[in-house]
Amino acid sequence: MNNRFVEIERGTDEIIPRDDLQQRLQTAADSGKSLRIKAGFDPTAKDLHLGHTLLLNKLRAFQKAGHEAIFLIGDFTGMIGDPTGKNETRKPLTREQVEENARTYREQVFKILDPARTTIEFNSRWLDPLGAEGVIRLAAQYTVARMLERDDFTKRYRDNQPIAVHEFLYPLLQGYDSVALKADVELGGTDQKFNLLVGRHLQQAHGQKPQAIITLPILEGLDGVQKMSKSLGNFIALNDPPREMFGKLMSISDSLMWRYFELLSFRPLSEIEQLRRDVAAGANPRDVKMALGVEIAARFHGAQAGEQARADFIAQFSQGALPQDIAEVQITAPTGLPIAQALKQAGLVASNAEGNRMVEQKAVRVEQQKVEDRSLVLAAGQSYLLQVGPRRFARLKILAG
RNA sequence: GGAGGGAUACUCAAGCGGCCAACGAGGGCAGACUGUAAAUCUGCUGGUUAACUCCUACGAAGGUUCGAAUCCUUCUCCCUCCA
Repeated sequence: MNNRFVEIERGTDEIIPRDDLQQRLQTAADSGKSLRIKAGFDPTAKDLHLGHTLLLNKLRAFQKAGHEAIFLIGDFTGMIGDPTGKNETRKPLTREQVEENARTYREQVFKILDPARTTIEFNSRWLDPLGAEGVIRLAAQYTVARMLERDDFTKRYRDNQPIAVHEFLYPLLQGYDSVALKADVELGGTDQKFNLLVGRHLQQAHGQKPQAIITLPILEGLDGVQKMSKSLGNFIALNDPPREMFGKLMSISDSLMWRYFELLSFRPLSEIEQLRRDVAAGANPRDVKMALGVEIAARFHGAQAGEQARADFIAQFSQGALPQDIAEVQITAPTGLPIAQALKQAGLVASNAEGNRMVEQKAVRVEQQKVEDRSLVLAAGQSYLLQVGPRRFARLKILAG
């Protein structure tokens, strides 16, 4: 039991109230009844990424202890747009977008969760029937002053940023989810703390025992500064191919690497400490980073793919080999193509102007030879290996007719 | 409802009749150096054209002018104060 709590506590930011959770786990173990662990996800993007896995891994830890995970897709609240952590109102999603995204979530969560102990829920199931009357009743259970206590509301109010009234509804509806699900525990990022607490309040107001809440750190994206998110483009998706996962991990900074070890790795903490000592003693951080890359790539694609990703990476970037998966593009151009247009046709640059810029910056290679002259014309009837910068490759076949 | 302030490229932010495809910073991309790290230095960061050129862009629509991001009118949105 104690061990189990240690496992649940690892990597968490806060557990509120801690005693209560321990108590519940104990009671559950004694009685053989499982707890209902809720974590909500906004279907704002198509793909789940490593940032989501902190929550998923924690759900998994509860499952291992015999509890029931509720993977809640906020299809209703997604249409409101959660303002948490944003400095501006988020655009609401259409129902079609929400459904599309929810579908891909469903496909991806079981890379981590145990299907036998998972319930997937959509909050439109109880929020749709709630109706205006129900919403008003709900809104009566919370005050404006307390609502304004939420960090981002406080801040935006102070900075004269707009706060739309409907944004107040978000925490209420999310809290109501806990009521509808009779959640025992809710997990969320640290930026969700306020919303999670509202859930406790509302459960109490509805005569339920308030859920325990667990907040988990927010994973920084590849830039090491901002929260990992699809819209910022600083993410590693669960769907990314192993080579891409590995490459992205190799591009993070050394300091971020330790953060990732801490939050993403399943290695024992003692082992991570040892790696730190090794690096402090002169080991190349790059090699440690590779170990992380292998671990993560292997987690989602299998051990072999993880090792292969490392081998490919070394071949390509340490030994200058070409990548294996160069895209091939065919185009018909009887008179041949100026280099900039060729790059554009091959999908390596967004416009001819950018292609020319790349040539000027000596970033372009044809058949591995650096292009010095933007007036270069690629003749028809041949196939060319094109490269822009260190990682953009394509093979372009120019047909004469 | 009244009074005032504001809206500029991915973001912040200058510009206030021509020298503006628009200073500067951040971000991004590329080059050098490296370990696809950090730091540093350099360049680029609307589109079209082989090029000259042309086109689109300063919240929206009109107008004044040889000429507007800059002036005028109307509209939309945001903020502040008063009610």
